[in-house]
Amino acid sequence: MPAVPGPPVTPRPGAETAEALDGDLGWTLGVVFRSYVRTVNALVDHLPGGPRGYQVLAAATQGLPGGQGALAQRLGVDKTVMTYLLDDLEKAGLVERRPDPADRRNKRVVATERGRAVWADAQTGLEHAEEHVLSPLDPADRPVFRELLRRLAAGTDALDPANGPCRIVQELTPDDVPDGVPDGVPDRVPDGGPSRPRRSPRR
Amino acid sequence: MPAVPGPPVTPRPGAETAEALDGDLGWTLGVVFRSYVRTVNALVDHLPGGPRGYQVLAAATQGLPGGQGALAQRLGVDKTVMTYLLDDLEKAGLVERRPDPADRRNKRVVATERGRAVWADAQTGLEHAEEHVLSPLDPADRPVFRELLRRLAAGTDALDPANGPCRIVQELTPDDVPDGVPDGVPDRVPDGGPSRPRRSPRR
DNA sequence: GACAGATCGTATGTAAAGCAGATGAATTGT
DNA sequence: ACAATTCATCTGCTTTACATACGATCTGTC
Repeated sequence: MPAVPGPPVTPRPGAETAEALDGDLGWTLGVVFRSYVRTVNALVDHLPGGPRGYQVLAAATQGLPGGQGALAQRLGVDKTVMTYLLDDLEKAGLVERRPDPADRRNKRVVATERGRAVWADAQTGLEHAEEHVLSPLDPADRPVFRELLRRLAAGTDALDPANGPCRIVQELTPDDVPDGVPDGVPDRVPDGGPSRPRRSPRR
Repeated sequence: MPAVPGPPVTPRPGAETAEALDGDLGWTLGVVFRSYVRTVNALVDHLPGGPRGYQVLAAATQGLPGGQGALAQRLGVDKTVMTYLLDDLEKAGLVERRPDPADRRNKRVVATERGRAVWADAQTGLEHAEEHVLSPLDPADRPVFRELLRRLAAGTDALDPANGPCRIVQELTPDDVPDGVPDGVPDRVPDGGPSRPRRSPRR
């Protein structure tokens, strides 16, 4: 599981111990990201599936086309995961599985009235969460940061997935190491978000 | 891992994906962070334990005081995890467990000669990785981004752990939530040091 | 000195989460 | 009508981590 990249060995910045880890970028990036993730998790923890439940709910509310398989692919979760994710959401009365009249193999995922309301509340909370994360920054700097981050994300998106890590790995990896490097780059990062207990004993 | 915060779904059916992601802080943050994580993972994937193995190796190289229990707490991993983490590192000949003469319960973790060499290589790679992540940015903007991120991380650290999420959750969480809802806040690592993404135990 | 209690590292059992493959229902093509 | 494909689901297995219990060791008190 992709864990956190680089917590510094020295939790206290004041210590003179060599900050031998990743200078600052990895650590600070991790701190900010985890802070945001924690906040988001807390905000959507009340709905089944946690953050991913929220994503599914959002998709259902907006009435995206396609069945739950397409939804799973879009969200980057396994189709089997989507199954019990929807089980829980349906059990909670937030979404419904409706067979697609056009193709009865497909099951369209639609949000219930209550599901839409719950989503709207969560959505509001998440908007506040963004500002909450940026709050330590001077108000004038926040748009600057947002813009830089946006540019970074855009550039990264184009740079990374194809050959970025592979090349840098080939370039830098020592070859006196045990086994080879499985340079599998997942099109989507498997996410370790909270999810529901598996498999209800049916039948 | 930490769940993906920002939904990849387009907020409006009319809008296209690119636009949707623009203003989404959580999404862009996630993209950049995951990009970095992927790169780091690829760089340290060859050594046992992956990123955490690297962290342990770094700690061992620097000769931190304390036994492996203290090390585990500092790194935010469970002590039982640290056991087989060290097993693998020791099996690979990168570290050694030496009983502390002062307290023979303790086992000090020291890096072997080869462990130090491997760590140095990985360290070099990680430094390059940072620049690699920042590469989409104009060279002049990179220090700016670093500084903003640093300030953000510092402020977040002070803002978050105590009452940040709690307050915002209490403030924003709707109480018309589905079922009996323990809107618990994911607990932090008691240490106060940089925390790792802890999974809140799902009822 | 000897005992009780605490602490360190380890071993074991278990639970969660995900993935690959098989299954059943339904569609499409020939 | 038949085969091949697709969709959602179910089953089995693997990985990972936590909680607990255990032996070995240190520290305090008498």
